[in-house]
Amino acid sequence: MPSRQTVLVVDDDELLRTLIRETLQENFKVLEADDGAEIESTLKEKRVDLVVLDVTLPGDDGFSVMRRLRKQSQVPVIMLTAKSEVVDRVVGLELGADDYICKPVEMRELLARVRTVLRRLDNRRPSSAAETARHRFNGFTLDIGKRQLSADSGCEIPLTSGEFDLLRVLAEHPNETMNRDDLLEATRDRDWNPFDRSIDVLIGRLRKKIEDDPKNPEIIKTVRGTGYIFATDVSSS
Amino acid sequence: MPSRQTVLVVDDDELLRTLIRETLQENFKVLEADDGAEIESTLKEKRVDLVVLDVTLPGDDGFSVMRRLRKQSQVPVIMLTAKSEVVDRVVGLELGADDYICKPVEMRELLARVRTVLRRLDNRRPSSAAETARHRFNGFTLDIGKRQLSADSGCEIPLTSGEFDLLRVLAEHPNETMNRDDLLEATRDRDWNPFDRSIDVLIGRLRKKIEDDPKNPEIIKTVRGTGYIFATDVSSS
DNA sequence: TACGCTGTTTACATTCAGTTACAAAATAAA
DNA sequence: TTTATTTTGTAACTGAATGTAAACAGCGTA
Repeated sequence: MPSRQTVLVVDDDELLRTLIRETLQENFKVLEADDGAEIESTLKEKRVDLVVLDVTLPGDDGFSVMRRLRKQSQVPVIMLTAKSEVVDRVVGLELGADDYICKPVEMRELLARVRTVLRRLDNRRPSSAAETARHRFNGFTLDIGKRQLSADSGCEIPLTSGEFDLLRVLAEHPNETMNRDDLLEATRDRDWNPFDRSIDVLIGRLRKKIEDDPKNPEIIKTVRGTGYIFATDVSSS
Repeated sequence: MPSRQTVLVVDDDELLRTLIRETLQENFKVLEADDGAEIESTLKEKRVDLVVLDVTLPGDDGFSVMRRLRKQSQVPVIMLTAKSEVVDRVVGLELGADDYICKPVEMRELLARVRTVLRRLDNRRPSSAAETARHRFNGFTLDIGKRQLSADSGCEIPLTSGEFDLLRVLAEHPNETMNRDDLLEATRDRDWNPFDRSIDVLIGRLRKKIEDDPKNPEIIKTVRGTGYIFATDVSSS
């Protein structure tokens, strides 16, 4: 069986959140957030297949949360709305919501809709040669699909194509010494010879971008006589 | 002359409906319905080439009618909407409407649009392929059937034929590195050789149209030595 | 301390992608 | 048809990413 799909529930009402979690967790992995701010960080850290978003959030309302969300991700969203007003529905759909449910929420209905939306999306993706993994380490997230590295602060660290490929191999083999041969093989698909220094130079360039003090690297350490090691824990999703 | 095409007018406002009928019946066969419920039965009984749908229906609104309609049929729809809001337009188009007109309706305009939509569809029919997919990403919607790209703001971004084909291939393979060979194969149906720069130029042209900062692309990224990658999430329908 | 070994850094060369301008081809208009 | 307009391909140039070579630094050992 493939690992379960993950649903992120965003609601400030803890009672409702709990209710939803209990409904969904039989079939899905459930994550929770109690405001909009938490969403973005969660999306960066974990693989999320669906978001259930209450638009009646305190502070900035659900619609603006929705809008920000859509800028960074196309993750499907089901909105919970208090009013059954057409307006809300229209705005919601305009912003890219996939479905909406009016309060009071019938748990059975919620479950049904979650399933429907996810099923609809499954059908659309038969061609999954796509990479979706994400690796987190030392305050960074490396997104394989988007080929981008971002700091937890949210800002993106531009990587060249070669830097990305190298960092990817390292992050996929944490705490494991990699020799130059392996690294070159994995990134450039060619063999290494003792005069080839390109890996070393690339390592240097990477360190400049991700190490606090590139001269005393904490993340990419040298294994003298052998190669390099990604000396940090990585959580992949 | 072939038998005339049939237009179904759905509106609860009898006066407006009559006006529309009189405008259209010179050129088309006109059927009428005064609420959403009647639509489905009519569609089952008669051949309908086009539906003119007023979204300001009583009871359940035009959008939900639209949605139900799309579940059972791909018949083209022109929506009549009270507000000229972008919101409505976007939702309408998202739900699969082919065009929309704001009230008050100019009969001459209505006739023109009916003709346009029907002509557009006629042209498409002989080419058989009923492509109706739509891909959403980063605030854009790429409509495969209409071969057009629009921003969420509602405005359309004109694409040349080659640009569209390329963007389509990319959007159909998000988060997957595509080499020039594949891209050229898919867009121009010919093989690539190392001196062929046409894909690169085309990529540049596309970036200018869809990237915020074409020099630091976020959507179409370069994979040096290999090709390009559509580095963003796509939701397809 | 001097020497050898290995990794780091810098500078520079090379390769590859981005850009532009223009030619060729295709399409639309007259 | 001819003519205009748009789209596409090509070649030349620019700049960025990468490879290469050489100087340099750290470390262990004789």
